[in-house]
Amino acid sequence: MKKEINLQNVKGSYDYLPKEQIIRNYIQDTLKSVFESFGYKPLETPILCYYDLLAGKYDDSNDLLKEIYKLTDQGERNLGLRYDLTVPFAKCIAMQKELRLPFKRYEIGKVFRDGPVKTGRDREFLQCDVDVVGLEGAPIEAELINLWLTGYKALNIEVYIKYNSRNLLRGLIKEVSNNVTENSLPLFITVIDKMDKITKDELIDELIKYGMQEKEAVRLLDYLSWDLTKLETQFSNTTNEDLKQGLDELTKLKTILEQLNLSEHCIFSPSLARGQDYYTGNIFEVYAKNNELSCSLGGGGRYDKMITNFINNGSTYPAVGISFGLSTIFEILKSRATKEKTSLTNILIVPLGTTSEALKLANSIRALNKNVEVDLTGKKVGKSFEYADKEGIPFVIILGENEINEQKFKIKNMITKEETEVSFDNLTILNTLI
RNA sequence: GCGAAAUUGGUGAAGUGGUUAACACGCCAGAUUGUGGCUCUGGUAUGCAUGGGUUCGAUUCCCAUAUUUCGUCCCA
Repeated sequence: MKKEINLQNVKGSYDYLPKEQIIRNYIQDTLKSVFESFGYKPLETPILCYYDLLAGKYDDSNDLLKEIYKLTDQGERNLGLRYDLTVPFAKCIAMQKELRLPFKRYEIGKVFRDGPVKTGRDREFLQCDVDVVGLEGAPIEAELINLWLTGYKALNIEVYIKYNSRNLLRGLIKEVSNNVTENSLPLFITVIDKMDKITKDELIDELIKYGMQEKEAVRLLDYLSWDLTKLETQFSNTTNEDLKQGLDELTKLKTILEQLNLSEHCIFSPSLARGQDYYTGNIFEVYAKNNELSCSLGGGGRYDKMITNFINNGSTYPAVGISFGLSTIFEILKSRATKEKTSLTNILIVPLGTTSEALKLANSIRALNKNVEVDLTGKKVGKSFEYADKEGIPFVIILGENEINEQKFKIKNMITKEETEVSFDNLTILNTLI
């Protein structure tokens, strides 16, 4: 009995065919080499985790819990698929008792969320995180911003970075209003995070909804339009601890960015909030220059308490990290590379009754670090050229009896149509051609 | 999750309550069996998301389900 199988991808998951996957691999390879040039080490953590580990950080009411994929194995263990790279990272740090801090790692891997699917939000997707544990202060933050800029530059994407401090936001909110509690602070920050999406009046309405008075809301919005110097002048002698710390950490970051000549790519943006409430200090977001899409390409920030609380062994684990939005990068690169055919294969060998010789020749040429494919279809030569043309393979070798007898063959350049004679005992000449 | 719209071949799509589902691209094959991108010829959906229902008859009407897109909520 044959079962009818419904040929379908799970909602929010996709097949990436070679044409797309070549671009995706290129992005990852490029970023990896940038990360490694900064001394960041690769780390891979399991996708499959104990459910309690994934859920441990949150109370039962948290919406995120609903998005964790739950599984059971044959031993009836309660498992789940990771929904981010940070939790497995924190777990890994906690398990390595001997680990020397600071620890710098990058990880590119799939994560899973059982949530609503929409553009830019899939059930299964790649995350690319770069984090440092064990370093406080602005220098490491500046280094990560530098790494961000270098990474995007390597991909030929022009970006700028917005930065702000969570402490500054907290401080300003407390400054304008006395009825704000530690519990209601995140609510206001969430509202501020919407600043670019909704109108000023709607913003004020929402702030009032959460308990702020109208004039307080107006004053807050005014502060959020100031630049750093003006804020510093205004609050130079403040006793508001959050405000003081926020201004301090921002000034230090700004100074070092200037020293590194990065300030032209970075802009202080007091309304930047970021949705997540685990951030504790400076926060950053990347945007594409001269690009109409307003969504950010990636985000990051300092989260000093997260790993500390997670591990909870008495030590403190200050941490700062950034992430690259691989799907947005992919969209940008895909829209550029429309016409160019990109084949990873350099040479196609077409055997005419010389299969084993062709396969051996392919190996010899591969030893020169070329990508070689042998056409084993047995079709007419014309078809093989058609194939090379459609795939964008730049060179073709026809290998028949004559070539074997004379111990030399012709290699044809598909673009210039030029044919070059190469003898079997002098294959290195190919290096000058390709 | 909630709301709306959509769903015809590999792709873009036209179309109709009733014998052969238009067109285009792609793909496959051929145009004197060792040379491609052009051109020409032929072949490419017993089938119109899936499951029910209405009907003499449905791809075309109705219901349910799935998926997709957009909006909204949420977003560590």
